[in-house]
Amino acid sequence: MAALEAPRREQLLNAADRVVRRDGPGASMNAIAAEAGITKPILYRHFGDRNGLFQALTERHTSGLLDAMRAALAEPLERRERVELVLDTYLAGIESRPQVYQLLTHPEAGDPNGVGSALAPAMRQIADEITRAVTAQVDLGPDAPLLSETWGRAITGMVLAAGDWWLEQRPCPRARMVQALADLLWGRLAAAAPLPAAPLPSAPPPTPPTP
Amino acid sequence: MAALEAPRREQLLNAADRVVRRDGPGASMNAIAAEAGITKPILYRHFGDRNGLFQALTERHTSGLLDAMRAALAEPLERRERVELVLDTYLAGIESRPQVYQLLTHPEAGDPNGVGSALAPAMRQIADEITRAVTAQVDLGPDAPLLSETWGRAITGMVLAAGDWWLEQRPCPRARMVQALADLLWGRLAAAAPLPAAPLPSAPPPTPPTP
DNA sequence: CGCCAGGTGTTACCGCGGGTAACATCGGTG
DNA sequence: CACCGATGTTACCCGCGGTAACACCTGGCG
Repeated sequence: MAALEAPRREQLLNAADRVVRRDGPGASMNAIAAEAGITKPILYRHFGDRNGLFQALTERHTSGLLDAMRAALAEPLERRERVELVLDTYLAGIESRPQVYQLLTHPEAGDPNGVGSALAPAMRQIADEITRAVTAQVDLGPDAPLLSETWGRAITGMVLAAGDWWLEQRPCPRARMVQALADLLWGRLAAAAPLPAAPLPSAPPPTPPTP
Repeated sequence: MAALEAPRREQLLNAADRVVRRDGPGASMNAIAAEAGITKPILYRHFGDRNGLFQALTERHTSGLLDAMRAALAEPLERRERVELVLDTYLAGIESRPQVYQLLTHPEAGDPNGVGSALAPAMRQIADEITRAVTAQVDLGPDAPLLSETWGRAITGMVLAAGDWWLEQRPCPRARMVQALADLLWGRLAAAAPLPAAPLPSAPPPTPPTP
């Protein structure tokens, strides 16, 4: 099966990499072929279809982030510190090469499947890693399997959305973001004091009519 | 602007709605036109382009979900109960019409945007609503603005990813899912007892081969 | 030498989807 | 009547993913 050091393949992947860095995940096969100085059929000979190319391109970058996440999850620290390390590892990753991690987190693709297709493959792998770590490290009683799997997905989605927003807006330094997210996971929302109820309507117009 | 009761427009939106319910967010303009018993140019006259149509279609369904979320966020309950109500409201929404809410949560489309474009518009509105509710109801000290905005995004992404997974796999009844997510937000991950460290490698091969 | 095999490359095409131009039709109003 | 606006059509353009068919150049092997 494949992967038996094909230098040409690497060249083509490099070209694809350049184009994706420039045009984002929506880069066209024509553009990639042109960047490589060739024409489409060669790309299709090497990668089968567009999905195959982007999969190869993705796998190239996934391992780095994934290994870092695994290492952080296995670090022998107090739990809170470990969680902060994991969060910081992810944010540092997307911060270092935004365009590349855009490809990992939002492949866009849009293949025809009945339903679902929620998390990108790379994100699914991260979710699995979190699930595994939670299962191995935390005593959650009889519901452990369901809880850890749910939490793996939930935490991944949480840090994904928060990370996207942070990258776009840069509302604070990274360390602060890590604290904010760790605080959320540590139940600070539950523990904080209530504010006196203000009888203000939260939204000016309720909603235009629905016929 | 707009919305000045254009009955024809409503008819077309109804047809589009039917097609999206059947084919999901990838529905083609041709299919929608056919369902409406007409041809493409009419659609384009009414909605400008595909994006315009789907935006109109989205706004139609957004209000329902958003109103429900607002109502849940404003319910006079103990905080934990309110959070559970909000989670349940969202999950009930996506459960009732998966294809429709697929449209709200994953518009996919693939329009040319420079960078970013993390959360779909409907999700962004939900995030704003959560932010507003947290700001109004919880005392978070001097960092309140940053925390509540971060948490709004984070919680939205969390429930989005978890909801997608739940819809796909149906691993448990809805009430259980609500409990699992509320437990996470309530710091159960932080509070649970540790397990004895098992020196097992968490992943068998660092990176599996490419089939 | 001739010949085949395989990797590299090309041009030209198909089907489909978004989007548009140009023309046809009908109902009402001055 | 002429005019106008909404409704509708056919026929087309373009770009994209994907493919067929053909051309070339190397090398090994009889």
